[in-house]
Amino acid sequence: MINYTNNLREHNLKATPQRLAITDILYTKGHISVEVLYEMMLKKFNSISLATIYKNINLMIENSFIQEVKIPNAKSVYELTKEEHSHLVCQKCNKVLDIKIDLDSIVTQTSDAYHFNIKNSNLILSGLCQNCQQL
Amino acid sequence: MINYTNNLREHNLKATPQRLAITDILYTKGHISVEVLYEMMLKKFNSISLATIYKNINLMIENSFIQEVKIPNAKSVYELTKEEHSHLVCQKCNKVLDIKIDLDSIVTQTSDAYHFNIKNSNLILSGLCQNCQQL
DNA sequence: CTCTGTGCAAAGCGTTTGCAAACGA
DNA sequence: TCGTTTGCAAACGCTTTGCACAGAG
Repeated sequence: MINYTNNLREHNLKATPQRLAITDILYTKGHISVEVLYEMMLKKFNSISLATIYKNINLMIENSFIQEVKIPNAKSVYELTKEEHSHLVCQKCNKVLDIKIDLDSIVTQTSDAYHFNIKNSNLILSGLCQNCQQL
Repeated sequence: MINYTNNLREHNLKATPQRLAITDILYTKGHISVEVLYEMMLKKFNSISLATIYKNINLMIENSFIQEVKIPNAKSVYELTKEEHSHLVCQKCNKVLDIKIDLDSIVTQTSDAYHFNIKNSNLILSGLCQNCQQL
């Protein structure tokens, strides 16, 4: 397991074993729900509390270390903060992929048309992945 | 108040006074949270229960009469089902606007590139509306 | 050494459920 | 009339809080 101490400290988060493990899981899995994260953490810390998971998730969000991804008709997942990107979600197996889509012209046109100062764009495409289409 | 009996029945929903009022509020407001809907309903039905609100919202969603809109960093709102569209949200006053954006080429390209059968696209642009920029 | 983080138990809050009475068709 | 809906109260599940102890810096 890579040492993520510096990654945490860059976001003003003390490096505790629990946080290092959460970070490692996020790097490895990419996207994860609270429930699955808790199950995975239990394997490493047999008496970890859900309260610890929630406290850390909330603190990590506040410090912009991670972000919540709200998915239509599904539970939220969390991911490490990275450059802006969109998501491709399989409605059957719930796999989530990061995809790079250029929304600049859409953002510019919409800003102009509605006199909005657009700060964030959030695109989620949902459907069936290659594997789930065949079942 | 317009009579929405037929709109409800087209979605296999019996026209009760409570449902007609919910429908009217949705037509009028466009987008509404559970909380605000309850407050508005209380003005018309002084003993309406939150359980009734939830039961109706859930049934209306099941019957595709309305849809949930999950907004990043904010509460969900509900809207009447209409043709696919995107949303523009003000992060300050929480106003939600429907916008028409052509995502066809993005959907096609992404489908091809990732071998996904994309069924839904969900785009939310967030920022400051004209009014809130000036404050 | 000091301040923060952890685990536990309890509390909180939004949502759902069960039931009897009221109502729509 | 019959099946559905309503309102109420209780239950539920997820999330947060308070506290004493442990641990990071």
